[in-house]
Amino acid sequence: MLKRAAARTGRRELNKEDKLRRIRDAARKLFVANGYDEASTRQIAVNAGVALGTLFLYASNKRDLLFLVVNDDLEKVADRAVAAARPDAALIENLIAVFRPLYEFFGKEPRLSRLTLREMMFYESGPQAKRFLNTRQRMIDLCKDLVRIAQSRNEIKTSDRYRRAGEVLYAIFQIEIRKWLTVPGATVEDGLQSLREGLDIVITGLSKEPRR
Amino acid sequence: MLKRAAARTGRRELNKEDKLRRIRDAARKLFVANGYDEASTRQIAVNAGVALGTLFLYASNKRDLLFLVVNDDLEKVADRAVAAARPDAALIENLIAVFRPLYEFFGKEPRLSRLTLREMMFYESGPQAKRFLNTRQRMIDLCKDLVRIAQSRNEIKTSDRYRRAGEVLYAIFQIEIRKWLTVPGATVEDGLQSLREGLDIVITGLSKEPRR
DNA sequence: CCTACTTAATGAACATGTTCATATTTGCTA
DNA sequence: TAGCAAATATGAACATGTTCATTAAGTAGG
Repeated sequence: MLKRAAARTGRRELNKEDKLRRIRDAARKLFVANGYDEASTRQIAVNAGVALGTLFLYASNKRDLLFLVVNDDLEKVADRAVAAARPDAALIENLIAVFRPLYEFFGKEPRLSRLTLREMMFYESGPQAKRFLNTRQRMIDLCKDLVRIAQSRNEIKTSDRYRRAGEVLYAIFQIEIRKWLTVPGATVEDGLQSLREGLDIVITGLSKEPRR
Repeated sequence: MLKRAAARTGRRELNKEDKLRRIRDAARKLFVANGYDEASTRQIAVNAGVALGTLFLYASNKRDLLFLVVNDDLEKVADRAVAAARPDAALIENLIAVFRPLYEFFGKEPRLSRLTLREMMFYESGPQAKRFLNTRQRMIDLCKDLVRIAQSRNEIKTSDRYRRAGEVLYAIFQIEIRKWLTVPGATVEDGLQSLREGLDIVITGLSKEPRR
């Protein structure tokens, strides 16, 4: 009985929530301070005040521990990205406005960001993977929506390919932000300028005559 | 004296070449048979007939060992890609012909390919990294050349942006092949079809009116 | 409060990547 | 050929991610 209530207020559940919070905080602190490889799971466990084995009850492995930390931030950043879209703005301006929060976020900890971007490349298993993939899909869908909005404003060609167009635009972003993070001193504005050029090519197209 | 000659024919150099070959063969065999994580450096050392520590005289770390194996293949594949370009073919057909060898190569060992693609994302240090980056740059340059050829044939707009256009086309390939490798049963033709759609959007463009 | 049962936590043990002091081999000179 | 110096090879030792048999804590019924 009272299983529902116990699931939220029982001592067991409270302890679990508290431990998860402590683990996440300790992991974030050490990942940011020392980088991913240099932050050992033992250090994280000590800082969180739990035993080593306990970490792996809350994250299936170290990579999952990284996404336990990053997912929270990433979801907030995606919220800001969605909020940055303006129905009346030009497609290219909307795209830049939407991607800007992501550049700002990943620019804060370039070393950790590089690792995160690498690990998320083929990240499919583990409890945190689902959350991450959801967030990414939200961003791709946002791109598709921006294309559709521009279509409905008659700014760009109407076709049933807005889905793929959104994916293509997001692909440019993925490659551009990786390129940006490998150049040491590059600012957010540098990155966005380069992104703009890439997106612009997709919007303008290469061929001389539009096909439709 | 005779340093030059010794560098190719001396017993020392011959032994080194032989060991490198044995290490590379053993690593390839075990990576393909067991996958990257499951192939231990100890196994590789035993199969190559060298001591564990010797491995790390020939590769600075396990990742470098992977690229020691992959770089050879990748350079051959890049050769085939360059050879596949036809000056008289349409841009899109040239791109597909050029990327086809890469799809065939990565499709052979999907599990290992996924790992390779992940590791190469931010791969900058280590002796093998330079070789790999050269090969990638060759592919990007090839894309730029294809764009320039199409420009000179008056197929597409002339502008000084062919450099960036080549990068954008290659970006589509990078994302598409990753997507392809995450779908279990997808054939090479499936992948190339999806790639064609993506590239086609870049060539056609989204906007209604060409800017120039 | 006690007892039986379920769930969570622990850390020693294991496997693996990497390093480094030591030993071995090779090339050269006398 | 003997001896020396430089290059190369070795594997025990270390650090770290992960597992799992054992211990502790929490929950519910009597």
